[in-house]
Amino acid sequence: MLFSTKAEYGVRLMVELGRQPGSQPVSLGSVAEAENLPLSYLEHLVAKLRKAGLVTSTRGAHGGYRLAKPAAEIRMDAVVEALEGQIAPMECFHDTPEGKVLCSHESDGDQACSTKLLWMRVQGGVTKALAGTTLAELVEFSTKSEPTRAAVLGSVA
Amino acid sequence: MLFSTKAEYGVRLMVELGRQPGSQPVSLGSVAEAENLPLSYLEHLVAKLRKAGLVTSTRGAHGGYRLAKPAAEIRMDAVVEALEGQIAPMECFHDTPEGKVLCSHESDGDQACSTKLLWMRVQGGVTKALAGTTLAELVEFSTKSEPTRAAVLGSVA
DNA sequence: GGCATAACCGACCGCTCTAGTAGGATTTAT
DNA sequence: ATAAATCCTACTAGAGCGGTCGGTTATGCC
Repeated sequence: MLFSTKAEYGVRLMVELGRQPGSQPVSLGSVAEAENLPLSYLEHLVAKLRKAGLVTSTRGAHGGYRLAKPAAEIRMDAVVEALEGQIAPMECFHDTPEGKVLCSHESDGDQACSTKLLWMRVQGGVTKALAGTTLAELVEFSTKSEPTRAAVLGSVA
Repeated sequence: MLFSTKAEYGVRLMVELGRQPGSQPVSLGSVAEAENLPLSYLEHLVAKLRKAGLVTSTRGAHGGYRLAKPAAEIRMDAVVEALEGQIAPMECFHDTPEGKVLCSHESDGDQACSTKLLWMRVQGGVTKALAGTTLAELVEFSTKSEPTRAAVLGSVA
């Protein structure tokens, strides 16, 4: 499995928030019930989303969570990365602050790492798919009962 | 991490086999030494590659492993899948024998799974990257000391 | 035949991460 | 005051990862 249920649950949570029309907060309890997920586990996940600035919270009675931005401005790479941590295909991959990709095997001897080409392509494919999908798309997709094949292939082709 | 070191080690092993010019088998011991990897762990990995029909073995003295096919005909999706198991972005994804993708959440109620669109795109990106890369490319890439940026983006763009 | 070499096989083991559970503290509308 | 909700920390069972180890079988070479 590429991702764990943390991403699955967290994305469902985000979609649920995106579905709400008004600007009043939604309690985690109602999300948990709607999606049939354990409330106490969702608490951990929503904490990550909040720290990443993707949702805002209001405490106390009638409190809950809201999207921090319009759903159309939330890219799914940010959501998944908040939940799962940095998305790299392999342990030896590290993003440097300057935006370059480092492979830790390259330091021992200066010859190119034989696997780097492959993992670069994989990472490219994944980030392209995630960054090219917005929360708004998922919200709209989930409300239709019969998704079209064109929609699925949309931002990949 | 999307993949574990099983894929990393296994791919390195395959590249090492692909580098050999003749058709005489290479012992695992020499591969382990060349790549600085634990021999006994490589045994487990090469067993998976053999069961997947990607390498052939000859036992006894002067025995070892060879690629079962020319490197240009070995696609990396087969290699990674042999090592890591079926490549699905999420637990609830299952490939049916007919080639369709099932999401186990879709059975409870007939409404579309809110996350399916996203994971479909991710899986598409990954399989495209893996299936679009051959072992021969990695072999050639690893022998050059200075890989070009064009080569990296080659089959993804 | 005997020996070295190497593939093969299964059991085991410490570690980290996952998927939760539990219990409490704090904030706020009514 | 009370109920509803977020927030926070600690804990746990289980699974998978990254090996290690010991032993068995097959084969070339002298």
